[in-house]
Amino acid sequence: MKSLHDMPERPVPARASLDRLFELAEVLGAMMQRGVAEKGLTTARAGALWALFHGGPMTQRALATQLGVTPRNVTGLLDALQEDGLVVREAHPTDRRATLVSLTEKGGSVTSALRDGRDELAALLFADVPADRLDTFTATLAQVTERLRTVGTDGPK
Amino acid sequence: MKSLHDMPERPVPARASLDRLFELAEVLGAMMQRGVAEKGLTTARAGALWALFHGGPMTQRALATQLGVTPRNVTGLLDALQEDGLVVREAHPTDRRATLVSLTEKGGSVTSALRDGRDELAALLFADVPADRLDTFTATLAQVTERLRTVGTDGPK
DNA sequence: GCTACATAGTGAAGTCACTTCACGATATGC
DNA sequence: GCATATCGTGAAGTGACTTCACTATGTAGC
Repeated sequence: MKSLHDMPERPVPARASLDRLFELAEVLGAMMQRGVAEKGLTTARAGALWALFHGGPMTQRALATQLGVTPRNVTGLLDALQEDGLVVREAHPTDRRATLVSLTEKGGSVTSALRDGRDELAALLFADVPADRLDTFTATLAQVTERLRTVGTDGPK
Repeated sequence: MKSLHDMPERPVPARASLDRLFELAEVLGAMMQRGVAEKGLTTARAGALWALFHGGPMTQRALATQLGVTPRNVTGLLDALQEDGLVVREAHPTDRRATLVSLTEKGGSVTSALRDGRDELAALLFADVPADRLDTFTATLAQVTERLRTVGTDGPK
């Protein structure tokens, strides 16, 4: 006996597209991880930096909400980031329970570098995709993402 | 003082595309994890099942290579899968060091269900994308992935 | 002003995916 | 045969998560 799926898979037109999407997501993820590791970061920690970079100083709770993780987890992420001098915890001016987290100067420049890396990558990646085709591509991407989100709350798989 | 990046970001045309790509990758990843969790699996374990489904019975070493992880890690993944009765380890017929891993019947049907879920998702996701546009989309996806792979070995970020 | 309750952050403990290193059992080249 | 490479696994460790319990503080309501 051979493998368990001897019958050829019935062709589903969109399957190839989804598979390519997964493939790209995987390669992209690996690449991002590598890039971030070169700066001594992990993707989770970089995500926290990124959120602070774009959202400005905020409470740990806010950060947790924004990252979609538990407050407890944010504590750990920040411990590491603080250890590396990328982030500071200060007293919240009005709420003495809360902590205000900000990027240090070093944290800001590391995150800027991350952003520049992203832009470089983007430019490089789409360099030989003609502009009109890129527009269509991006639009489709957005459409599919939107679709996924609406379906996501009760869909299959 | 406000945040550390008061100057507006210089527009890089491809940036929006990359960002959307990341966004989709994230949502897609979350959705896949959810779907796989519904069947009592994790993405790593599902990946192992998937590899066995498509590659047929193989050695743990081979599986490790295919998954791109350490042999030691495969041991752990298989321990869990075996515990759930999805996989069996048998003696290798000619090499007594090696173990031959195969899907059980249960493992096969779970993986089939995974595949069906994928197809459903694909169909659903691209339902309202016209065929010609989908073709272009998929081609661009492939092109970018290829690009990423060649660049990946020495690129920035 | 006090009591009741919600909220902010963290310790403790646990899960899962990974890794490296060391080791025993086997295969293989010469 | 013997050196050497390979197969799988124990031990130990890291990182990202989670839940649960607890302290300190804010916010009503009366």
